[in-house]
Amino acid sequence: MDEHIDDDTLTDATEGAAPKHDSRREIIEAAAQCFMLKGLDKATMDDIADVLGATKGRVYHHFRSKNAIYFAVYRQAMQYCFDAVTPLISLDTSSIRKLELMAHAHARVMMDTLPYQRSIRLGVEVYLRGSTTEAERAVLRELITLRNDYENLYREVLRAGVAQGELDVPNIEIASRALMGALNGLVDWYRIRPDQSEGERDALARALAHAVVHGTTA
Amino acid sequence: MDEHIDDDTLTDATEGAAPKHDSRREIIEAAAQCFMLKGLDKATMDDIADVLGATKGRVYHHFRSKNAIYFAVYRQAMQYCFDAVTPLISLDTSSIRKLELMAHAHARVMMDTLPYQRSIRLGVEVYLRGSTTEAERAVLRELITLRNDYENLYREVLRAGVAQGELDVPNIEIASRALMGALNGLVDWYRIRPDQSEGERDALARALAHAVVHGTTA
DNA sequence: GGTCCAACATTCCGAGTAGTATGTTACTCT
DNA sequence: AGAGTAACATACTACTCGGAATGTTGGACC
Repeated sequence: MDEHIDDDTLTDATEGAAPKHDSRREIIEAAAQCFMLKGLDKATMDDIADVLGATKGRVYHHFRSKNAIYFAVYRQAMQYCFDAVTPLISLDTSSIRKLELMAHAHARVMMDTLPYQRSIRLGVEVYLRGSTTEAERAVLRELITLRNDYENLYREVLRAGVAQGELDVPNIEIASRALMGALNGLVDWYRIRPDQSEGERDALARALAHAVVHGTTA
Repeated sequence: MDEHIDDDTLTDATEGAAPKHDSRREIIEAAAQCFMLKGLDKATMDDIADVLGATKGRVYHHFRSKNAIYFAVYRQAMQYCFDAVTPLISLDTSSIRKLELMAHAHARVMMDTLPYQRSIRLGVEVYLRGSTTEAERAVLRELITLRNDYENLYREVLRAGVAQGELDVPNIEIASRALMGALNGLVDWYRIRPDQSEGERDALARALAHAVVHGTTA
């Protein structure tokens, strides 16, 4: 009764040299699509398998539960965010500029990895209530921590900006919440249009970044 | 096969003189609680009935489906928003001040009617996919229109502010999206604490309003 | 005081679905 | 070439939950 948490989702096995099989990655991608289109509950395991042209057997071979897949999607979504923003924090520019770049990058990630970001939207704390195992809740706590670490990147920049007199933020906590809310809200109204060019998406990200950083006052 | 859409949710019957029975209202309130706590799908009709200390029989006597309840919750949530913000648009002050007041009022509504606002968060377009009837989709479209009308209140103020030179908003559409996102995001991180006073909540709303209107720049 | 009906409660059912148990195949390793 | 195993497919089960059908009751109204 040791429970033995070997969570594949966490370790991700030996991702050292060979790319091996990206079957897991494909499943995660398909799941993100389904979650976005039908919601976490309405999306069935068969739906995910159908997208892959496979059956549940394949899915359950790589993930032991639907929740595990959701966790993997969540983790991947956060990874995308970190990959895009982390490199910017060490940049040697003003805090304002850095904040703009981070907001812009985040907005781009929201658009570029829309299925993932939409899947993890809400759901986190609402999804899974009591009826889950302790092991699952532990993973959830870790994911929330992950998200918190990410948001802290913005808080740090805000703090630095205030210290340097570049930014005027009466309440860093509130400001960061507002910032993330405005940026993450993108997934609620942004729709992928095949006819939109790379430049248009970038312009959109730039406009949103400007809005969240500079507000509306003249 | 006339389908005959007499949707009680829309007409709300004869709400003229007598307050009549507020059984419907109680059900909506209970449903909002359940939706907030367990999510739209995981919350069962029995859950809603349990909150009321009743059975499904009562619920199905007033609403013909779970979707109908969700629609009612959605409508009520929007009504709360309109009631709080509409009176402000006719105020005779600067656009900046008006925008601050509207943002503040909206933030207050998010906190004061949290179960409703959390319930309608997301879900709108994700919830119900194809598997619904045409009548239901018609209601959904109307609700989305309702939300659009509400957001237009903010767009109008932004437009007026720009025209008067008070505000600097390069892209009204984007700015309004950012604004609503930041304000609505409140329901994702705000938690009701019994020990917090009225003044604290108001201060929080004020801080958030300031953040979304003025941004972070000095 | 009987009728009628709103406002519930009780009971039941069938569809849909997460998860399991068990085949099947193809590939590797020796 | 045979054994072992990863990577699936197939078939099945147990269970939940929305919704319908039906039963019950208390009060209004004549």
